Amino acid sequence: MMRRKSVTIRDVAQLAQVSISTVSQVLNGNNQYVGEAKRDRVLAAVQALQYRPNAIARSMVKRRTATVGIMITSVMGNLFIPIVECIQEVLHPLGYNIILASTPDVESEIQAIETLKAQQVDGFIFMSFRSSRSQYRSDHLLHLKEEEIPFVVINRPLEKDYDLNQIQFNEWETGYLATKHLINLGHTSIATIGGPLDHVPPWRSAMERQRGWLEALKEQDLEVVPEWICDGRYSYEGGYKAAQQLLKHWEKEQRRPTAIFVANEHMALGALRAFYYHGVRVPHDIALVTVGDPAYAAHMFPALTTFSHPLKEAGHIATHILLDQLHSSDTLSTSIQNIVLSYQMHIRESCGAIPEPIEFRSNA
Amino acid sequence: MMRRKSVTIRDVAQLAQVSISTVSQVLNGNNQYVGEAKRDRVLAAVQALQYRPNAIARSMVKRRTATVGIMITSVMGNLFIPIVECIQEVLHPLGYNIILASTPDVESEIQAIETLKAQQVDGFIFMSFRSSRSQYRSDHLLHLKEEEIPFVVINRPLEKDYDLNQIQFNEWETGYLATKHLINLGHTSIATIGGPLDHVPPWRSAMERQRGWLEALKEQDLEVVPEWICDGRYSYEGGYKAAQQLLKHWEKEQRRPTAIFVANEHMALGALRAFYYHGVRVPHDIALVTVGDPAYAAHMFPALTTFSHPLKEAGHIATHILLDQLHSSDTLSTSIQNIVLSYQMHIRESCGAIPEPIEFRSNA
DNA sequence: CTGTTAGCGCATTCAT
DNA sequence: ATGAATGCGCTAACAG
Repeated sequence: MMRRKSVTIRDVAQLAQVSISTVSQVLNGNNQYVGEAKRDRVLAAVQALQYRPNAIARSMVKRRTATVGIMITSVMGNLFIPIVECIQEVLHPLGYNIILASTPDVESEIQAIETLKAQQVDGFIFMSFRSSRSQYRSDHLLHLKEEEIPFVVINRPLEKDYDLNQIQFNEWETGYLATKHLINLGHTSIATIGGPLDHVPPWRSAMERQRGWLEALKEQDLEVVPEWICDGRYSYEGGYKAAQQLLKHWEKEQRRPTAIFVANEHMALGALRAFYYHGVRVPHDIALVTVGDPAYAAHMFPALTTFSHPLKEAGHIATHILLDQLHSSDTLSTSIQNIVLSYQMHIRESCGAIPEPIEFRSNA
Repeated sequence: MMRRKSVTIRDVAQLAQVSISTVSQVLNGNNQYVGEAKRDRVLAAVQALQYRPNAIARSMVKRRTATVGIMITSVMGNLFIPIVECIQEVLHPLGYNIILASTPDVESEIQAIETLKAQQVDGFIFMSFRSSRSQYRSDHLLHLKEEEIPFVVINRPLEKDYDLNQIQFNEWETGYLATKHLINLGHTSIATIGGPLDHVPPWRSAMERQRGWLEALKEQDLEVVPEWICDGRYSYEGGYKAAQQLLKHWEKEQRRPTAIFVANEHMALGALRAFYYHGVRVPHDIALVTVGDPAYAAHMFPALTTFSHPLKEAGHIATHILLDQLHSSDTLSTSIQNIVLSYQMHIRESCGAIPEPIEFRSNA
């Protein structure tokens, strides 16, 4: 693969009639010891030759690449996009680059880490989300820590409470606040469709969101009806089936829930479909709050009342934690951070707080 | 930033009691000239020291980095994710890495190109989608071509018909086939909500999709009612307003469309809301087909009949075109490819072809 | 078959 | 203030 012979620092030096070290000085801002005249000559030569220093060569001698590796899994769905954009937003002005690695399983993650270490990346941000049994191990992360390679982990279930820089979302709180919101709207019979509680390894968000729901109910001495706790497997189909079961149950009994907390947006879509085809209107017959706030949540009818992930915050904070480590002379001196971020509520139609359909201003 | 002193090829050589070049030979598969015994010693030493060759150093001498830069804009929405995953799928087994750059505007794109060129990336894939007036220039792409740096462009509107490797989607065809599908279902009065036709620079997909709609109608000598051509600005709000106008119009006149082609999914959501609140049922009162197939399209009610972007194909083809260039000794010898891919239809409820609500198998 | 050597492009002493 | 020399870790050409 012939590539244009790139212009090097030597070419610049020659054209400017100075030595290469002078050119280097000028380019790296160590202007202090370089005379006006020569500096101008250098700058002119750089301009004339369209010279761009070879980052590879620079990296080799400086022993840093100013790039960070970002590891993601497709399981993260579209959640990672805003995070990556935030990371880029912070890192780019500082001259850092981003290498993205999509790592569907732990093996490929380990692989990717090795590759990026060989590429001499300065640090990592992990947004790789593992759920399957065999892929739960995280010792390679511990290994990274031993090697004193800076990294931050976002929303990742870990085997134990490793002492790592990590950012989590407050799953308990979102369940609690969502339910609380329904209670404040006057509901006393509140069901839930949750994620898989029997998952191995334990699916933290599923458990915590449900626990939040439960505690909100108990706090108000509201009845907890076992049949109103459904497992929707975190999936669209699961949510549909769970809602069907709920409907079947309340056809037999007289009493029925007037509100429901659905632990993610996929299940919410499934539940909505089940309700719709059974003639159960949302929010009129049953109010609904869910977690996860894709763009379409606001565009459906009813528009979904949701809790959105604090993605931007996560991105910013992760990046800054990483930068702290990158800039400190030794990794160990910077203290380990374990940050928990709150979800943000978006009140829309499905919870019944906004009774009238939202019209656009131009039609109001 | 003190980093663990990495183990070098020299350490391996010393431990294995051979010269560094022997180690290099072994590691690069040029085993042919190395004796069994020494090779084993080398391998053992590599293992013992957990040696990983420094990719940076290797890149410097080989003058290739085995990484490609991928440029995206957030405007691409979530479309780019499957594409990137496909690219990774192809490239990773070949030892290539991916550097991702999110470039919101042309300036940052040019900037990113410079940076990645300095990083010595071997090639580029552009999925950066420009629409605003000032950001339409593409001479920096021509510049890349002059420099003989391999790159491929996916779904990008260009000023002129530059002779570049590019992959496009068949916008005309999707409009034509969508309308044809409605015609085949017996509809003769078909409206459309399109994207902005007055956009500067011209928004190709908006124009082409509408042209496809028009040609399908004309082909069957169906009436083209001016009031049934609405501009939905490609947005949710725009789709909502466009549908409202349509509704207003047919309240005055007797005749009304029985089907509608909506040029993207955002407008489709807006239109659905408008229809819903006016008591117009989809597909019973009006059949709807749209372009763009996010996961929720299949989960709504009615589930949307859509045309999905051939994202995986685009990713694979782009990557292979790039690889061809990367592997050929000179870029010029490989012929320029201009590929147009078809959208794929997904027949669901909104077009009325599936009259009954889709139930899940377990309930059938 | 194996070891020695010369760079890759740059930053950085260390002399001058 | 400036330039010559050294080396980052590795590959490849060449000499043995």
